[in-house]
Amino acid sequence: MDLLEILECSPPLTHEPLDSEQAAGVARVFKALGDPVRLRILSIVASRAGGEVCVCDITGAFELSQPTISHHLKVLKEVGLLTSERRASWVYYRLVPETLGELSALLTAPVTATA
Amino acid sequence: MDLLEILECSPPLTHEPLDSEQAAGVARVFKALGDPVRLRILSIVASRAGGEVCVCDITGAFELSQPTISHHLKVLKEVGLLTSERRASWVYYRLVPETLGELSALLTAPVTATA
DNA sequence: TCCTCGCATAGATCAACATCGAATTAGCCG
DNA sequence: CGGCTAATTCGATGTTGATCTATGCGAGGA
Repeated sequence: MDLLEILECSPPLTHEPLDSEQAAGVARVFKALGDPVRLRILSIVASRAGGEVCVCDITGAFELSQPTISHHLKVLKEVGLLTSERRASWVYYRLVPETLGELSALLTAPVTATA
Repeated sequence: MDLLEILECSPPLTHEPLDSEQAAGVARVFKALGDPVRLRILSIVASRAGGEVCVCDITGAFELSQPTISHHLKVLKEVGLLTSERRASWVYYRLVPETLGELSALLTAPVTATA
């Protein structure tokens, strides 16, 4: 199942109610974002100038075991927020900006108050 | 703790990495969105023309027990996505657009692809 | 006053999840 | 080939969470 397609087909929350299928798909992505470690991992990758981050760089930023980081990366990858590519011995992770953009559009509020 | 303040202080994910405290706060909100039922509830409230929805209207839209719906409403309220007000025998829920807007800004992608 | 209705809370249960250590795969180099 | 490093997968464990039934509470009506 392609979650990005579901995101693209889901209207902003303020526009009309989501149907069950849309809600299930969107919820999977938000659930992936609903963990502090994954949020930090995502922000590390997303804010990286070159766009790529090696797993070893991420592991060094947390006091968690390497398998745990690997697990979180897998979750982020499964919902289409990250992609990975192996080059030599290292695996590099990269942001999928389309997915992030779709999520942002989904949450667009009628009144953009920054109060 | 005011989650809205944390959201306001958190830069877009693509701008710089979140610190632990920011990530913890933001994750709480996304975790609330990481459930299909809560997403549908939120979209029902958010897309309502008048802006207000009675609990009984929401309960009728799901095949879940009334306490379960009440639980989900509480979660959405605790993270600042909804507010409630009692009038007579009924409780009305209303969207907090600021929170939604902050979340949307947080996810703003560098390339806004609608592909 | 008592009953009824709308909603929230309490307690229990079963599934999902975050985390770890151990084992496994993948690729480099001597 | 043999050993080394990077990363994922596996199995186990403690915790969190979604859901239910039963109960409590507030407000209006008979």
